[in-house]
Amino acid sequence: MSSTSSSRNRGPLAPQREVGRQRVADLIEAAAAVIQERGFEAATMAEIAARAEAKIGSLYRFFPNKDAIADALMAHQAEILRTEYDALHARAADATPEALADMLIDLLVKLHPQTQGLAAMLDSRTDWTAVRQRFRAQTLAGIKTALTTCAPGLGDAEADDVAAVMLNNMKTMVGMISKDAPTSPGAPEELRLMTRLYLAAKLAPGRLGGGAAQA
Amino acid sequence: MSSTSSSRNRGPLAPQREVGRQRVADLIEAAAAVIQERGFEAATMAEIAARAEAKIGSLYRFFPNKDAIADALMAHQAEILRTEYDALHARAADATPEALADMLIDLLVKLHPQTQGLAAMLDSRTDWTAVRQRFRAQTLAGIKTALTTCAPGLGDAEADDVAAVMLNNMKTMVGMISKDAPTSPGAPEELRLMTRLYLAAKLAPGRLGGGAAQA
DNA sequence: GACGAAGTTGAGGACATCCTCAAATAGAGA
DNA sequence: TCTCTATTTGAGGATGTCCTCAACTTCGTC
Repeated sequence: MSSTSSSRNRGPLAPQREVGRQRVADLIEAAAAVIQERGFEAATMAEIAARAEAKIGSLYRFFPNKDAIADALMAHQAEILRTEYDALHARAADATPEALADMLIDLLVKLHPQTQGLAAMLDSRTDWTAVRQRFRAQTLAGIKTALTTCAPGLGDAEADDVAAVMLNNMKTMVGMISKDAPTSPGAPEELRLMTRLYLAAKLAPGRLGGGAAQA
Repeated sequence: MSSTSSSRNRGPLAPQREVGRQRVADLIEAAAAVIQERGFEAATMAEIAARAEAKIGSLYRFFPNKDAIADALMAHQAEILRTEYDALHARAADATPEALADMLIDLLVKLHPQTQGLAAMLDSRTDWTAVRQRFRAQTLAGIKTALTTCAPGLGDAEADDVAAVMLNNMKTMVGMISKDAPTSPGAPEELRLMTRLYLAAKLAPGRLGGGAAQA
C-alpha cells in the first residue's frame, strides 16, 4: 500500500535556519548519489546520512521516511526537465529534421548526469508506475511540441507515435554513452544516423524517396 | 561481496526421486513468476515457496540460498536464447533487409514472455553486471551473425555497431508491447518502420539513395 | 544573560527477511 | 517387514533496516 506514498509525505520538513538549509541540500545530494549507485531499495538511510556527514537522526528530522527523500528528488528532476524542454522549443522552430534529431538526442545526453538518480529510482521500484508515467508523459509532450514546431504538417496522432520512438532513441543513446556500457565504439554514431534517417523520412517526406511508408 | 555468487552455488541440489524433481520444477516456475512480479530483491523466499505450495524448508533443501534460484533461472534462459538464435540464422540467409528487420524484432517479442523473469532480475540487481554482459554478448553475437549472413559485405566492426543498434530497437519494441506500457497505439509500427529504413540503408545501400552516410 | 525554538545525537524498538536444523514422514529396495 | 535415504516441516536464530525518542547542544532574539 505504498503506491500513494508520494502523496503522503510532503517532501522535506522545511528548515528554518541556514544550517538546516545546508543540511537538507547535503542530504539530497547524498541521497541522489547513493541511490544512483545502489538503487533505491538497496540504498540505506544510514548510508545516505553518513555520506552527508550527518547522523541518522538529522536525516529523519527533515525527511520523515525514505519515500520523502524520493519525493524531494523527483520534484527536483521534474523542474529540470521543464526548463530544459522549454529552452529546446525555441530552437526547434527553424531546424532541419536532422538538426532536430541531433538536438533531441544531445538534450537527454546533456541531462543524463542530473537524471541518473531519477532513473535509478524508477528502475528499482515496481510500484512507482504512476510517477514513472508522469515523467514519461512530461517528456513525451516536450518532444511532441518540438516535432510539431519543426514540422507543423505532422498529424496529431502521428506526432505522438513519432515522439514515442524518438524518446526511446534518446534513452538508448544515454544508455550507450553511460559509464558501464560495453557498447561497440561506433554504435552511438549508428544510432544517430538511424535517428536522422527516420526523422528525415517522417518530417520531410519526398526528400529521401519517402519510401516504404507501409509494408 | 555477492558479485561472484553465481559461481558459488551450483544451481539446485539434484533431486533423486520423482517427487523431488517435481518440487524443483514447481519451485523454479514459482520463482520466475514471483521475481517477475516483484523484482528480485522484493521477492521473498517465503512467497516463492508458498506459490509452489511448498514449505520454506523444502525450498532450502534444493536451493541453498536466494542466489542459487537466480542461477537456475539464468541457465534456463540462456538455453532458450541459444536455440532461438540458432533457428534464426537458418532463415536469415536469403532475406531482404526489411524481412530481417521484422524477423529480429519479432524474435524478441516472441521470446518476451519467457524472458520476463530474467529481465526483472537483471534490472533489480546492480551487482550483476557480469551476468548481464554475458547475456548481452550472447544476444549481440546472435544478431551479428544474422546480419552478416544476410549481408556478407558488411564490415566486422560495422556489424558490431549495427547489431548494438538493432538490439536496442528490439528491446524497445518489447517494452512498447509489454503489458503496462502506455505507448501511443501507432508507436510500434513507427519503430518497425524506422528499423526497416535503417537496415535497408545499411545492408542494401544504393537502393534508397543510400544518402546521409555521414553528416 | 535568559529563554525558547531549531537542530543534533545515537541507542534501541519494531519488524521483515534469510537461512538453520532436528525431528517427523514417505518411499524404494532387501 | 525392515532399513536406509530422500524429503518435509516449521519454529526460531541471526541479521539488517526503517524509524523513534528523549536528552542534549546551538542559535537567534529580547
